[in-house]
Amino acid sequence: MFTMAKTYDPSAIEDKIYSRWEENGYFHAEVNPEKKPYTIVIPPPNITGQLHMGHALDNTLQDIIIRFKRMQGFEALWLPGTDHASIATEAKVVESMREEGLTKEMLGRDGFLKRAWDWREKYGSRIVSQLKKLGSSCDWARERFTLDEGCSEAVRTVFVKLYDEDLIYRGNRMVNWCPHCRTSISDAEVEYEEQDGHFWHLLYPVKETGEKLELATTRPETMLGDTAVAVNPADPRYAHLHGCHVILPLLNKEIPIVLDEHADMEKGTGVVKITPAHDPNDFEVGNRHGLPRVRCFTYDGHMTGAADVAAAAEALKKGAAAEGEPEVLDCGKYAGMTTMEARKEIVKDLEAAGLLKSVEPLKHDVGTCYRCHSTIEPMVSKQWFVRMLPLAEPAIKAVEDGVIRFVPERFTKIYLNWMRGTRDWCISRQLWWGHQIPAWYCDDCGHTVVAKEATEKCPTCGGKLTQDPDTLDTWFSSALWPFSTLGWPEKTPELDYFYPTSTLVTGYDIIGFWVSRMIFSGLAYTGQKPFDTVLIHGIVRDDKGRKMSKSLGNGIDPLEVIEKYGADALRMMLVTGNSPGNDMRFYWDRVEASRNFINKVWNATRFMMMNMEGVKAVPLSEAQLAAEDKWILSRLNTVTKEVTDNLERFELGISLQKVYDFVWDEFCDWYIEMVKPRFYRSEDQAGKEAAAATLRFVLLQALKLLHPFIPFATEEIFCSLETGEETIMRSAWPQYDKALHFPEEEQRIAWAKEVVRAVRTLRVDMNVPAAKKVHMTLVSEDEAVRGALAKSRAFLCALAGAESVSIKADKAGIPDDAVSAVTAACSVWIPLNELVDIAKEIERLEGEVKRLDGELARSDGMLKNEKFISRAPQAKIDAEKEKREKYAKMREEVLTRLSQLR
RNA sequence: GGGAUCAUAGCUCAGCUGGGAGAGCACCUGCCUUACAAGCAGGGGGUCAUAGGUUCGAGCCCUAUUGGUCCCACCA
Repeated sequence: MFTMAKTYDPSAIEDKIYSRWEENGYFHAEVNPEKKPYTIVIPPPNITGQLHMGHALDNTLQDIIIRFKRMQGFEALWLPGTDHASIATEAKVVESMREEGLTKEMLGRDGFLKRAWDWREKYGSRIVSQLKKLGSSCDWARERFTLDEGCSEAVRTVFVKLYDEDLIYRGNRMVNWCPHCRTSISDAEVEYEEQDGHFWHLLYPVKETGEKLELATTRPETMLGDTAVAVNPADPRYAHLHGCHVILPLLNKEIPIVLDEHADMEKGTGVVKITPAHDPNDFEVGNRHGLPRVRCFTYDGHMTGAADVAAAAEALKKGAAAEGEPEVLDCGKYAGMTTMEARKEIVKDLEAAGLLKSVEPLKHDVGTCYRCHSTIEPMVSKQWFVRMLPLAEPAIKAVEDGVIRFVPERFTKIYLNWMRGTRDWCISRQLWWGHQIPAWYCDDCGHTVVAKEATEKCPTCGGKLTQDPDTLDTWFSSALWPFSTLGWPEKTPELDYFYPTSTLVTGYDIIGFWVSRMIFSGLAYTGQKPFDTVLIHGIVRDDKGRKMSKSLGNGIDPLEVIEKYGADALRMMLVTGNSPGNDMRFYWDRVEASRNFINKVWNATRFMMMNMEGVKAVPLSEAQLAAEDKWILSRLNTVTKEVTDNLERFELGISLQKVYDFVWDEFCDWYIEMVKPRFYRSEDQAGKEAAAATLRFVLLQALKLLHPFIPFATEEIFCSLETGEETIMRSAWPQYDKALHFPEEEQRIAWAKEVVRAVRTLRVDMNVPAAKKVHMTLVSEDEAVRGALAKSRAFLCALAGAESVSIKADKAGIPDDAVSAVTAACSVWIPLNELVDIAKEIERLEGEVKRLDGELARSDGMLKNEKFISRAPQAKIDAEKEKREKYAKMREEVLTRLSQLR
């Protein structure tokens, strides 16, 4: 007995289907020389993360592509995993410890790491289970983690290799320091935000002449670290001061006036204070002039004091390389203040000394930490760097030469700009959660050993070696992800077969962080590109176009959407109307529309199942196909080709749109309606068999075309159709088939459709009740047209609401007062007296007159009101007059029509 | 300062190599027609930002302008 619910209910089905897929190993890919590989590596979500709309979009796109390729017969691997996310995770763990009153220092490194791993055990799988909810067909048997043994091995291998090739170095250089996270971060991790600030104009007395040099700064607290002021050598205003000195206020310290191009004559007074330890430009100036570096900030955002001076001296004694190490200042009365407190005090003291000329408000961009948004403090600090120039070159060339392709193409330029402008990459982080840097320093002689495994003693002096406490930037390991996950540096069969990967899918926001680093890493370490194509997508915004964010509280939880409408509806919403690289907005309306479509497919299936009962199943090839059967098959054939082409070009939105239109418009609204008379009002068994066979074939093919987009519903339906195959996701992708190309039938049905549309419009125009049957006559001189229409008679009647259709070569015998419509193929005639139930129409029109009389009365009431005329805005008055005219005219027309009918 | 991108129906957006202006939602009218009211049928609504140019032909290509968004760099 046939049973199918009236509406599709995803909640009851999705989890069950997913489990079955997973248990049957349908997601699994193996090295298989019989097939061509197709590989996608997942952008590993952070273990701290919860599934958000960005993930949902990113992973839906990947899943669509990998399911498509799998059905096309590729050995399709979607390799999943997670990222240890050094800063983010460490912050979370520290936070959870604080609730227990614990700090990192109290637990020590090992204790802390144990807690971090515990945390990962507890939460790391959360995001994975959420990805499963979405339907992601990842090969979970191959799931990886950036901190697992294999990835760590890859990291150490790369580090040592780069060090040996002098592409990694350690040195005292200017870095971006986050005082909150207490670590250095890379240039890419700095986000600039416009903030309100001030320009303080300070006066520095010149020692030799006694005059006061005016200069401006946005950060007066850095003045304690000034070791020079600079003027432009070509600046005539200061020519007389060449070789002179200024007395640094508050410290009464003599510092030189240096000549440097960095001082811009056009800006301000043309005089710049130079703080080599706390400003990137000044750092460069300091290098050019051999200026001392004086550090006056601590690493946690306070002013340095005696204790810091002592600590620095202690560190130096230990033998660590001192080259470029800044000298530490005892800031005296300012020591221990936060930099902000010190700013206030210093400004106050300068003012008291008469050395503050003026203060002006200023909007300027301030660098902030991309994780915690604290203001970045540029600091000279000893860190590890990757030398980018030699690595960037091949990475630029690979994209320029089209070896790696961006979709859409415009991101090529974004990438190249980033790559060409990139500076050396600061990779060391003052964190514990991550890959500890494989470098050891001799406690006695300071010798550095870089190696994959620890050694006991200093090879130079035999002293004790201590490993660098720092860890590597999270992105250092992510950069290796496309090959570390396949076993590199081992020469595994997987690496050989699945690498280079095929397509990388990610958002434009991490091109610099991640994509570019994978490209240069892949080229440098494996000698091959990491992937062929980079498919870039935008971000999902809220319905007002704002970014979804925690602080705004405007985020939509994908899991909530899945719960309410199903994963398929969410996925579909995320691809419809979206084109690569563009942002999109989230609308519940669109989720609902998607859900409705899925339900439509469900009900088309119900229709078929109901009508196939008792009808002999015959193969399509043996069925006696009617013109409409061939038409829909031919249309399906074309759509199959188009949809496939669009998918190949990553035009997922267009692709889905085409199947959507085909299924809803052509298959459901036309074909199913055309076929109903055969099932309901005919005893023609062969005709029913042909209709059933066509329905089944078209539906199955359409399900396959839809499967990458809405995997759950299509699987559920597919499995209920008893195809002999156990899953749609491993079935073969539909192919264009020349034998199913029927241009003649496409033309014939196009004629018939046009006739139906013309009659329907006519009926509505003439107010014919839907239930009223008419007699219609079709006139065409063309015998072929008449023949075609005659064959379509049954469904023409059904769809046009006709009792009979006569088909003639000329209009002889058609009453003069018949109404007609003209289509491309023929003219359509319907006797006027049949169109209208006159009594009913008169009744309706009388009602219409009454309504219009009411409107006119209302309008007149306003227009005859003197106060309205004199006080209301003219536009309002005009609008009302216009309305009145319109109603009056409509009333005239209705009255005319009424008199005609009477 | 450099670059990218957008401007198409009331709203949100598609429109793929230049050739008949589209979808969803909203709106109006009529229908509970034996798959589906999460539906069916019909309908209104657009100077494709502006001004030039190329072309037989421009929403699409070129130039300029206006307005919006974003990225990068710099800002003592």
